[in-house]
Amino acid sequence: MALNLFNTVSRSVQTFAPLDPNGRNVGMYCCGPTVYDYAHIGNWRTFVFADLVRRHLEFKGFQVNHVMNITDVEDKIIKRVREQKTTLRGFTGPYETAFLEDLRALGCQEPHQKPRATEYIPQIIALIEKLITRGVAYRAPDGSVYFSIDKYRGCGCQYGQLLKLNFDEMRAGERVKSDEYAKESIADFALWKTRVPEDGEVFWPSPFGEGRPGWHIECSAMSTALLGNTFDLHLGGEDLIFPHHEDEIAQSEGATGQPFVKFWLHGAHLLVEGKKMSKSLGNYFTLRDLQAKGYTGREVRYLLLKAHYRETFNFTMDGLAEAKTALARIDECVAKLRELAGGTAAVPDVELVTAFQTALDEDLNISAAWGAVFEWVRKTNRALADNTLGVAGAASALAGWEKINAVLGIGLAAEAEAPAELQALLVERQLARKNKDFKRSDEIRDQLKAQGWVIEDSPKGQRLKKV
RNA sequence: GGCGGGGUAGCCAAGUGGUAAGGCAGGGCUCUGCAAAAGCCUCAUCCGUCGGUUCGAUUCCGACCCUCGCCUCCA
Repeated sequence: MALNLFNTVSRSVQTFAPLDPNGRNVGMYCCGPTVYDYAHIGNWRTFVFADLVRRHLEFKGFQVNHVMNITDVEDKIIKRVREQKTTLRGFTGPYETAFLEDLRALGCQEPHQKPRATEYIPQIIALIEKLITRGVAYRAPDGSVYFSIDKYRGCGCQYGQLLKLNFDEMRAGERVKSDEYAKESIADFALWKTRVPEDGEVFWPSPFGEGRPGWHIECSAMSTALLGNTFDLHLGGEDLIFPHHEDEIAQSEGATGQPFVKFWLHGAHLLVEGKKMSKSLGNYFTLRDLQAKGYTGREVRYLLLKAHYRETFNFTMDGLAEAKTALARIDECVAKLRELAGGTAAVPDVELVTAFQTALDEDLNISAAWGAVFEWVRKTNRALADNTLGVAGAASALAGWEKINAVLGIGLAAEAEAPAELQALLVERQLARKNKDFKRSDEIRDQLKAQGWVIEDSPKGQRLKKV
């Protein structure tokens, strides 16, 4: 079945086909974190989205080479390095580690390659030299190197592939910093920023003097170095469309003369409690904040994966609580299947897998995919209750679930094992009930509840469940 | 001002030129000593408003209202 994806370049849904003539290898680049702080829930939506794209490509049999850059040199980072009187690596290292921990907690597969901007300075310099040679970049009086939109357009290249740009109609000046005086034109952007005293020890020598890379150049340098001049997929948050991705295209195509990226995928932003996230509103959450409130990475992942990636999604604490309940419904069903199937191997039941795949093939229609999952849960529960499934049926259903879970990546909730003393209380309650000592039995029930455990009575016996 | 999204049940959210998936909440039931947990069933005569096209529109077209985002910090 064909995979259709919305390509920002064409503004339409197109059938995805990789550049690889064998139709197997896929190069995928996702703009990664700038490691100056913990990533927030909005950042995570984009990374979870990228993970879904990758997993679904793999599910469809593609061999994906997933590259995610780590931007570890940039204005904010330099400012904090100076303020905290530390070194660049000393500052970025811990945030990078935290980022990777969070990524794992959210069930994201680690990208195959995670290049750091600071480790690609030679490639960045080479790219800038190429742009100067080709006449689309220039050194300004202050020593910095800028990309010239006019020259680029002059050689027949198109600036504004991802969005309609009309520089005359833009509200120039509103957000343009007045200190960017050295550029020839307002739209030009920095490739190399000349060293200034505030940069401290953060600088590299180059043919254009000491300095550091501009904001967009590192992505062009790293993506083409690892995936080639032209590659299949480039993803990121929608805010990166302009100027970041537009500039990446200009730099890359300006240097290589070849098309840069075949498919551009952009994830929409998140609202938190109905508002744009901001620290002053108190709706600015990191994964760690949510974990401190008792939620797990998989619950957050589920919520981030609930809605279609191109729609603005309102992330709320109520929604997170709902996510927990909904996920428990799946877990309950899967746990019952496991119990019935034992270790029996089976061919995956195709019904769920087909419905799921059909949904995701249509520009990652995850809502329809979840619809298929929950219909399957209901159907399975019915069969489980009727005793019509059997061991082979359960094994087959389970195999189907595992297949699609490789794409959803929500795994299974960690089964909490109750401490021995609570287990002992459970046995005591069992005895009390047998003797019709309901007072004692209810006492024990309350006692366990106070400790966060709920007793699940069923015809098969009793079981402790963590609240 | 330019460009681009979106308005579907109490909340969240798919979708289609032929009469509305799914989740949460609510209601009913099963189970139970009573509960809880779990499961099953149920829950939109209707898809922002007004027109138009059509045998038929929530879905296509037009106008309008509301809302959100981007326009060089930003996932």
